[in-house]
Amino acid sequence: MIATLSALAQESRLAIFRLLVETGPEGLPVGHIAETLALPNATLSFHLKELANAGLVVAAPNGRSIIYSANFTTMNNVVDYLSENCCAGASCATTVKCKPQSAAKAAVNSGAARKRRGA
Amino acid sequence: MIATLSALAQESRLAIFRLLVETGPEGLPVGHIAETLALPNATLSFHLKELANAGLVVAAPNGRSIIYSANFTTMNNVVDYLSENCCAGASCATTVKCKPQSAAKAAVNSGAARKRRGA
DNA sequence: TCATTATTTCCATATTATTAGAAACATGGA
DNA sequence: TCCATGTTTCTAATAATATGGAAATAATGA
Repeated sequence: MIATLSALAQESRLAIFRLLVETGPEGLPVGHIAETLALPNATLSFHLKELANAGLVVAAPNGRSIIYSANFTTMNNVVDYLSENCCAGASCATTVKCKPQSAAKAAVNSGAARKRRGA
Repeated sequence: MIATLSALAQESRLAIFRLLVETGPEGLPVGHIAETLALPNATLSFHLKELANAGLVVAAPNGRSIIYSANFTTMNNVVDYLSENCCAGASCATTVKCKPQSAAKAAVNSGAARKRRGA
């Protein structure tokens, strides 16, 4: 749990992870992430490894590219864990679970969610 | 948000915070935390300052003691933020919010919550 | 095989975090 | 005022993390 929280508690990594969440299950190649976030290759590679070690992202080789995508299961576990610690047992988030389905991308691109994204 | 996640992403601090969540709104004096978690004073003081800077705990002087308690509002914000990032907008935790009421302590000391506490 | 593209590893460096003993500080009571 | 108690600040050592240029590796297509 510490490892997962640590992985998220870093500006570049949180940005990477959020980009992958917005992108959805289809994921993005490393080069695309590097371009979008303006990160040097070596730096991005370092952070992707950290995220992968924490189980927050998954790598899938595809031709000469490597596609990274968010692992929603791990993220669910984090939210569950924090909810239980936050609420002292009366979970904050018991009902609706994260779904890596196609709905994800549409949801993030509309409505109240975007307003809070910079928080 | 990074600051809050960082504060939680450290073994001693997560232990301190969880102890305070279990304790509930009445909080604990520093000495009691030090004894319970077997932390040297200077180390504990350092971590409490980190948690306070992140808004996760609140200090209340009381005689020669200082009582620290968990700030449930900040924790709610963390869970909300992660839920939105996790679920790409379709929040994982929209319905039940964390309550710093007396129910907290009872809840954490019974049932399924404890099983998962070590995770 | 060779050139091209995509990514990682190596490396050195800089920055930040963690730890805890000892001294300092503040409070309340005798 | 003086002492005991509770907590923080000072200080310094150690460890962990972040950064990015350059070289190495891997895969594809000509």
